[in-house]
Formats: sequence, structure tokens, C-alpha cells
Amino acid sequence: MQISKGVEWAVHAASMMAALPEGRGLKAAALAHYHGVPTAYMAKQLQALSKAGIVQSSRGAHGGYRLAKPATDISLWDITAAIEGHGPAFRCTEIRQNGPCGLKRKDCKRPCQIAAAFSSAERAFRDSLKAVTLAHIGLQVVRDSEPEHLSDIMHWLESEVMPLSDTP
Amino acid sequence: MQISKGVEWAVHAASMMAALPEGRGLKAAALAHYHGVPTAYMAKQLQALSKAGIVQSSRGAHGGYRLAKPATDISLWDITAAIEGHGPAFRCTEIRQNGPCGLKRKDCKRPCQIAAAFSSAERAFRDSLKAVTLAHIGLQVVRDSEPEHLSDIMHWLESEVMPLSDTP
DNA sequence: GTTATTCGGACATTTAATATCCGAATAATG
DNA sequence: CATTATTCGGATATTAAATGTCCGAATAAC
Repeated sequence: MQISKGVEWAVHAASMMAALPEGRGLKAAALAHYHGVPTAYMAKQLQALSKAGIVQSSRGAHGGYRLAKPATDISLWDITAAIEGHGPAFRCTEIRQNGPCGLKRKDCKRPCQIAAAFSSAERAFRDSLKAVTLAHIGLQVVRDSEPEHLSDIMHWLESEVMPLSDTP
Repeated sequence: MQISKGVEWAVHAASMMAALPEGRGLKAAALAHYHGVPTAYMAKQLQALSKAGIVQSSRGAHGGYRLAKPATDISLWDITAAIEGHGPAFRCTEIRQNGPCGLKRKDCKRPCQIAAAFSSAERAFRDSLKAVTLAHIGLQVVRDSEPEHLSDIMHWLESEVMPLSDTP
């Protein structure tokens, strides 16, 4: 039951993009360099976010990534699902149908109690992540950071941020 | 974010053991055969449950496994943790300390907001599973099963159940 | 039209999950 | 008490998935 490293990277990258002015973006290499992680692998996560409609990509010179919708509309679950997939963590293989006392398929319309319990637990997990948006994360970071650190970030952004064409 | 198959098998096996009379057990091969899964791999899960103190094992002739404590004291989280480990699913690698604007270690005493959000979600997941015990599962199974199916199980148990010595 | 730049998917590598086997330990038996 | 059959326990292969890397397709600037 491990959440892949890519989720951590994708959330950090998305949080960074949430801090950009409207219509501006960052290229994959910049996001990777900022977080000190391999460029190509970070690019892979951004690709997944793009497929999920969380970020918009622009190719070619002065290309890059930016959020596809407001930070208030992007939850941590959205990002997690984009990277890890939407499927359940607990996969019931219906072993109650196996063996000498196996049930017939027709008697298994309802999910087994064990699968139901895990399904309920995963719902609690999802709901908790759905309640946290990139806007929340950004606000908390601003509140908890030293002013000089925020200043460092601003300066770095000014040197790396890219203007993106409006119609990708 | 996948939960291993072993968790499913372990929960089913433990639920079966919860149905046994006091002081009786089942050998690994019987539990595996009942559920239609490979014996050696089922044995591995039972081993993990034994290490975690959830089941007691007895070796040698007429050996086998039985619950180490009342079914009301064994939650689905206990079993999940025994198989998957107690560590968090989201592992914060502190990438906020990396890159050109990386924070100093001394400024990272508190966990980052992202890690905190995932930690909270996982707590919700755990609490949900902790609320479900083997006793609950057993009760629900009895309620939802056809009488003839319960009869089949009883007959199978009579042919496979083993008396275990009281002091392992 | 040409070129520089960037994303996108296909391709290796490493790690973890899955499955299996053989030795250590124990209880029944003579 | 020694022997033997039987069972669990840890060490060992195999397979799938996560991790990491590369080159071609597409786009914008010139």
C-alpha cells in the first residue's frame, strides 16, 4: 500500500503552478530543477496531469505547463487519481467463489462484507483528500513561510516563468 | 496505491478461524484449499499474522493456526498492517529542501502541508478499518448467507478442523 | 521555410509483489 | 526414549510494477 513518488512531485509542481499569474506557465525542466528531481521523470507526471485535464500544455519554444482550471477546483485527490489511477486500492478477487464451499456467481450480486469495509475506508480517504485544494495548500505555505523564503521563490519565478499563448 | 492480494487472503483466513470453537485451529494447507489459493503463498501471509501476534501457530503433527485473541479485538486494520506494514502510504521525501530555493533542515521541523494532508487522509482510512472487527464480519456473513451454504461450511470444518494443544 | 525548443510516448532499469521450495521444530507413535 | 510423519518458518526464484531515461512529433519564433 504505497503511494508512488510521482504523486508527491505532481502535487508540489501543481502547487507551484498555482502561484503563477494568470496565463503564465513553467516548462517541465524548470519544475524539475526547482524541486531537485530528474527532469524526464517529472515530465512523465506532468504528462499524466495533462491527460487528466488538470494542466494545459503548450509545445514548442516558450512552451510549458499551467493549470487548466482555478486552484480552488483542483483537489489533492484529483492529482492522486491522475497519477495512480481511479481504481480501488483493495481489489476483491471474489475468492468466496473458490474452493469446496465456493458460492455460485448468482449468489454474489452484493459485494462481500470484507470488500465493502475496504471500500468504505477508501471512500473516507478520498473524501479527506477531496477537501484539500491547491488553494488551501498555497495559502498555508504563504502563512507558514519566512518572508525571505517567499522572496527567494519570487525571484526564481521571475527568471523562469514563461508567458504562454492563450490558445494551445 | 495498491493493497496486496495477501491482505484479502489473510482477512478471509482470519474470518474463517474466527468461526472455530475455542482451542481449535486449521492448518495452512486447509485454509489455502478452502479459498482456492496457492498453499505456500497463503502460508506466508499466515506467517505475517503470527509475527504480528494476531494468530498463534502450533507446529508438528496436528499443528495449525488459530486466533491469538478474541475476534472482537482483531480489526481489519490490524490485519492490513500486519501484511502491508505500519508505515505511511505517502512517504514525504522532503523535496522542499531541494533545489535553488530549498529550505534549511532546521526550518523543516513541522511536516509540510502536503504531507500533513495525506497523513490526515490516511488516518481517516485507518480509523474506518479499525472500526470493523472479525466479529462484525462473521456476524454479517451469517446473516447474509443461505442456510445451506452455512451447512456446507460446517461440514467442511468438521472434516478439516484440528484440535491444537493449549500451550504452543 | 527553417530552426530551435518543448512536449509526448516508447524504451531500459530497478524495486517490490508474487509464488515456490527446502530445512527446523514439534507432536504422535512404537 | 528414539523414530517418524507432519507442520510451520525463513530463504530462494519468478513475475509485475514502479522508477528512470531516451528519441521522435509537434509547435512557435524567426
